[in-house]
Amino acid sequence: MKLTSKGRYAVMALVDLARFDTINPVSLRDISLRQGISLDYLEQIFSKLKKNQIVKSTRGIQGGYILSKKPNEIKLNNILNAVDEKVKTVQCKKESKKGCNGKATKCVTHNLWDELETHINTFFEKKSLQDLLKNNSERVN
Amino acid sequence: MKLTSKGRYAVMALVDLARFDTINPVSLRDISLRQGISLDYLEQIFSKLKKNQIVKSTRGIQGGYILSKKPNEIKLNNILNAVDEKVKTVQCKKESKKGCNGKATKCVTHNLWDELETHINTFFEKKSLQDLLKNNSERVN
DNA sequence: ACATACCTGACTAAAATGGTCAAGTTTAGA
DNA sequence: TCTAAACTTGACCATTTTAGTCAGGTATGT
Repeated sequence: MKLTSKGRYAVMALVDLARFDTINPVSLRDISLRQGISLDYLEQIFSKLKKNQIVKSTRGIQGGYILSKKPNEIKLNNILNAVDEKVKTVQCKKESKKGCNGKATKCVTHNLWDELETHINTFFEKKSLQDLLKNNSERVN
Repeated sequence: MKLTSKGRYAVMALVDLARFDTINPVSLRDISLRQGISLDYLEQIFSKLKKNQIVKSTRGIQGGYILSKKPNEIKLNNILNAVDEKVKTVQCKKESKKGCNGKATKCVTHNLWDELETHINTFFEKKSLQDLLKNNSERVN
């Protein structure tokens, strides 16, 4: 299972977007400066976010990105999946028809990781961008 | 955050141990054969489990490992911590006195990862070796 | 004494991570 | 129409982590 910087950056960038895209599209350059994330890396991330219809882009001067849905409709789950940060635990090698590791039965931890995945996914399905926005504005900067 | 094979192997090995250590210590060789895990790798894992007082060892012929507590007293949490599979998400770089990434405030995702950690830890704190044993014996092999 | 089993540390191939770099294409506005 | 801002794409790469292997030990029951 993995949850790394890419996922964190994606979330940070989208929260930034949600705060600033109300009038004009927001350029990655601005996000890069505000959030301290490499522009080149942001481009990779936004390419994936776009493919997954989380953001829309406008080219040219004054171009940039906007959210394609309302903040409360974008769940963290969607974001993390989009950037390939699927919550997936180590799979048992070659789960053949019946069991794991070539055994006849599933290994004892098999169901455990399944449960964990569900547990974590539930967490992320409940959280939306909107939730993070609230959280952020409550804090007095 | 990471949750990889090492943690899975540790859990598998300890479940195996719990099932077979009732009379004699169990040798890593046996576990290796039954669970299909490299002996050398198991030795590394058990070294850590021992340091964390999860298992006890006996040397020499007929030696091996036994659990140092009852299965229901060993939480998965303990196991995963022992083998350095702490549930930890990516830290914000150099969280200085006040905020993340040199900013004055915490980044918007900061609390989020904290919450997630708690969420996952809670899951593992509730599960004991005993729970997995039950699960396993229910299944007809 | 000797085989078994634990113990320790160094080493490594492969994969993942967190980017950088280069070379575009598109479009608004002067 | 020219040009610069901004998106787009894909190759590349250094570092770290992972999942082990290997080579030696040391302790102990029989």
